[in-house]
Amino acid sequence: MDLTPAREAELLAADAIGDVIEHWGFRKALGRTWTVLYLAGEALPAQVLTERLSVSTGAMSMTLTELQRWGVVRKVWRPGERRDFFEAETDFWKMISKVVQERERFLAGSVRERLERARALLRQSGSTAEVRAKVERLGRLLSFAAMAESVIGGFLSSQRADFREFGDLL
Amino acid sequence: MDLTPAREAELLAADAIGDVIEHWGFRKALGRTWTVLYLAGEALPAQVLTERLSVSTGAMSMTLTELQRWGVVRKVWRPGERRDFFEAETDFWKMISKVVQERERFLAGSVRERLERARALLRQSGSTAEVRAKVERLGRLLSFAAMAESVIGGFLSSQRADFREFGDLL
DNA sequence: CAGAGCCTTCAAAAGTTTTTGAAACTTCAT
DNA sequence: ATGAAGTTTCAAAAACTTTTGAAGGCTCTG
Repeated sequence: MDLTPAREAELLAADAIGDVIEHWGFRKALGRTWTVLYLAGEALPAQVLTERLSVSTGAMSMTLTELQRWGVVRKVWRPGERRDFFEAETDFWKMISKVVQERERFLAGSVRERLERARALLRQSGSTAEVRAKVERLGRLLSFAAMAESVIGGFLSSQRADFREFGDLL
Repeated sequence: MDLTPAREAELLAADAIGDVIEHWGFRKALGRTWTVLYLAGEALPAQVLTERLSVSTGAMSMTLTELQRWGVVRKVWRPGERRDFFEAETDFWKMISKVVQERERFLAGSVRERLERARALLRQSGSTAEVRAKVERLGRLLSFAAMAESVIGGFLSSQRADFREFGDLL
């Protein structure tokens, strides 16, 4: 398979964004696929994507489903076309906030819940100075988790994250 | 292996923080180990950690080396003790900024470099309307990467991240 | 309503990351 | 110097994740 410089450039960019996306805990394939769609500037059928990125139809189907689940790619209907076309969301802020909302929030909540459970358990286990000190440290971790949740909430509504409000914790 | 409630609580908390840390792209083991040290409130020898977390000495050695590389755990010398003791960094802000500094900055830079390379390649590939539109979209991606680098820099110096300055991009 | 085209699913294969455990190494005490 | 205790290294194993490709399903067209 031999590439034109334009396709090579596309793959280079797609792979760079793939790394960013992987770094945020998603599969590389998601970032690569979104990037090809974004650079195309128009909706493309799945087949073109499988060719340009050299992946199987199965993998592309899963990747597109997941991208839609995250709201960063849309399926568009083209009159007279049998197959589905896909286009990239181009609003960066929309993408960031969607992901942060669904994912970071869930994580923060689940972590808080578990830390709280741990603290309750620990409290029941006794009340020596040693245990009390541990409960206190767990409390700091919990405050930190609560802060994270609150910063995320504020970030989503104001596009601004301010850690200084919690200076005593940090 | 049967656990006291206090140990159980410790593992529950350690595992929750392990998930957070994994979410940030490190191994779970790093978060779990840091947490046990943090909750202990004092320096512990590697052996105790291998017992409490049930991992091999080899894995613990690597984990502790990495935690030290990230500056979130310190080796402390105890007079009269042959073995090394390890203690957790407890300053959350120090930890966050160290990680952001070393890691996010590197990623942002490397991504920018690759996107720039892609843009140069694309430019050389012709100058049709289609190519020019693609170069323009790649430019937006690049501006976004530049913004990310700048927000990270600002965040590190002021503990505050403001996305609104770049409202036109977002 | 049969066939073509497209999409999805999923079990197995490939690839990647993490952990183990044993050997080599270092350090200290005698 | 020797041996005991502790630590590091690293190849192999285990665990986990991602991709493939073939089978089955759906939907449009003639």
